[in-house]
Amino acid sequence: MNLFADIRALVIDCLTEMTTDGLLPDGLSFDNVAVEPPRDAAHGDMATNAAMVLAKPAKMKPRDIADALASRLAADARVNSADVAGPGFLNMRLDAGVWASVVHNALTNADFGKSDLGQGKRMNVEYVSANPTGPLHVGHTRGAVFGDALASLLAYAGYDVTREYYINDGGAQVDVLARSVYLRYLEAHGQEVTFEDGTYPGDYLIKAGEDLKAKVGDAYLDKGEEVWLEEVREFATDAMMTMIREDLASIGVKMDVFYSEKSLYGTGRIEAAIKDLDDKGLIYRGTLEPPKGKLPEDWEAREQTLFKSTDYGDDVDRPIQKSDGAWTYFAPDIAYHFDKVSRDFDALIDVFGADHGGYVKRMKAAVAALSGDSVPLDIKLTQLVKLYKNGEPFKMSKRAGTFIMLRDLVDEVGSDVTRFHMLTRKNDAPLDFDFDKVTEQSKDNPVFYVQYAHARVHSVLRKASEAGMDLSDLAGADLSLATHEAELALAAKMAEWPRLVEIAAKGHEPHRVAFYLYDLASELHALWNRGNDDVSLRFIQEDNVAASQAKIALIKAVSVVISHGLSILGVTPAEEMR
RNA sequence: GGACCGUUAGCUCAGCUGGAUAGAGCGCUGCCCUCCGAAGGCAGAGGCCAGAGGUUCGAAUCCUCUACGGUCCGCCA
Repeated sequence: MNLFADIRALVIDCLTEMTTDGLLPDGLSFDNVAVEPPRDAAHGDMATNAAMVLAKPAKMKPRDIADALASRLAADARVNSADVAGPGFLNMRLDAGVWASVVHNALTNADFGKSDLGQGKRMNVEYVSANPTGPLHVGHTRGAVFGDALASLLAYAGYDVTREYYINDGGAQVDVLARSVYLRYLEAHGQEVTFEDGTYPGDYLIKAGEDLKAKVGDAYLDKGEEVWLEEVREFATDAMMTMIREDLASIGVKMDVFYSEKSLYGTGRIEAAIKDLDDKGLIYRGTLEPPKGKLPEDWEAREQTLFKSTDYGDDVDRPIQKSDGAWTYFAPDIAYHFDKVSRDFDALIDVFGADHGGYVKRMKAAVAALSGDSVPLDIKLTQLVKLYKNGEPFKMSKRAGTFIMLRDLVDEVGSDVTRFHMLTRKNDAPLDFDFDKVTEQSKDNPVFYVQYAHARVHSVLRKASEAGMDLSDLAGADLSLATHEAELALAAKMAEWPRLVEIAAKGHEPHRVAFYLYDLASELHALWNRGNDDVSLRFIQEDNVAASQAKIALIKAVSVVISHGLSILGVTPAEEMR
């Protein structure tokens, strides 16, 4: 149930009626007619722009349309009044019974807020996809949290979502990993080793070296790469992926599919994808122009196999083979996306870090070409996370190994705080993460503020039960006993939930959920605080069970919405604060 | 040289895809504690939405240019 959709349907019905009655010309499109909450609540409960949108195509004055529409809207039982305002806005006030039905719905219908927007379409969300060369760090964490919340949001909005992780286990970086683990393996055998440039010096590989020793003993000692490289590579990537899975699990991320890049090699799948493009006339041998501006010192023109991505909006064509004939990283990426397309997904989403911004156009070009423009690909970039401690920037150095890992975040502030905070910013804006502020228990901290709202409701429920109040049938409460404007304002904010889900899902913007929850929590706290001054607004009315039930039904419904929202974000709805 | 992202209150940021007088928190100013929790509450001040053009009934939102900041730019993934 989406109240805004219901009222919009009413508006459309009235407009259709007006057309039949000859008040509007035939053939008008009502697509742009919107029903929204007014910017200023004083204007009413709902507003429609119908008159203004239709004025031009109908060649009529907005006010004339608005007046005729207003009287028809007001005839509906749900609409108490409809007034024309400003340039032609139509403001409606809704009957208290409408809000009561929203509350009732939230309490009885477990799917309140869920949407059929997605219509069961199959959506693939690829996120994290960090190289299997070490544990996840802060940047990955943001991508993981964002992708996961987006996937949950889309599922809530009616899509059939697959969460997917692409393991980059086919490139040179896993050779580097293997050599680094080999060094740790030698170390485990008591040898002195040095980590040159081009190896990974991180401590996290020590255990992998020891485990390798436990597995193969001294079999690889004093042997050349040709003996051990392939097996160590396999061993090491497995170890890293196990670590990464644990990292992901610690912030509640669980993938449906782990897709191996390596599985594309030697199976003809890359070749098949390239052939598909070739058949479309998009592959050719050629030489790229040198990049403008500062030239790399060793730049020289070379003939390569190129993908004509400029046909699909890219700036230059992209190489898919190196000059020695080996595939570039782009080739398996094409094959991977070809695979996604051929798995019959209706739409794809990739979540990348900001440093991959340069690959957006070519990836979109590839998918457009491979799918014949039938499968949309949206690429969401997550910007950098800036860490602070005590208000001071937290310096990270890759060389010194002082990288902040996902595990550090979870150990320090917990999964809930990490997740919520990372979703309080748009994905494409940089994010500040202050270790001290995010754990602060005050209203300045949105994480706490929202959880506190949920906990407060449960605190009331506990108190009411302790007082011997019967709460077994809140859905049956007489909500006409809770119609103070402050109570209706809370119900109205809650009624926005289903609409917000659709807006957020359409835009692939889970942060909207976080901001909405903050607003909703804010309304709840405001109502609570008014109870301090106005005893009649307190939720528990000692001498009036029916009124108490109505008020508690209202806030219980709010807590249900909060818990739905939090679960989309992957945050636990706390029932009490410590 | 180019691509992408950003620029909104002193600070940190929202702004529902083109709608009404641009919002929230912090900070600032002034009031308010014998309270279902003051780990606060209420109110107020504070804006040329980076700048300039354009599109139209109407622009923070769309287009063009400029400025500043970030990310990136063949044979690394």
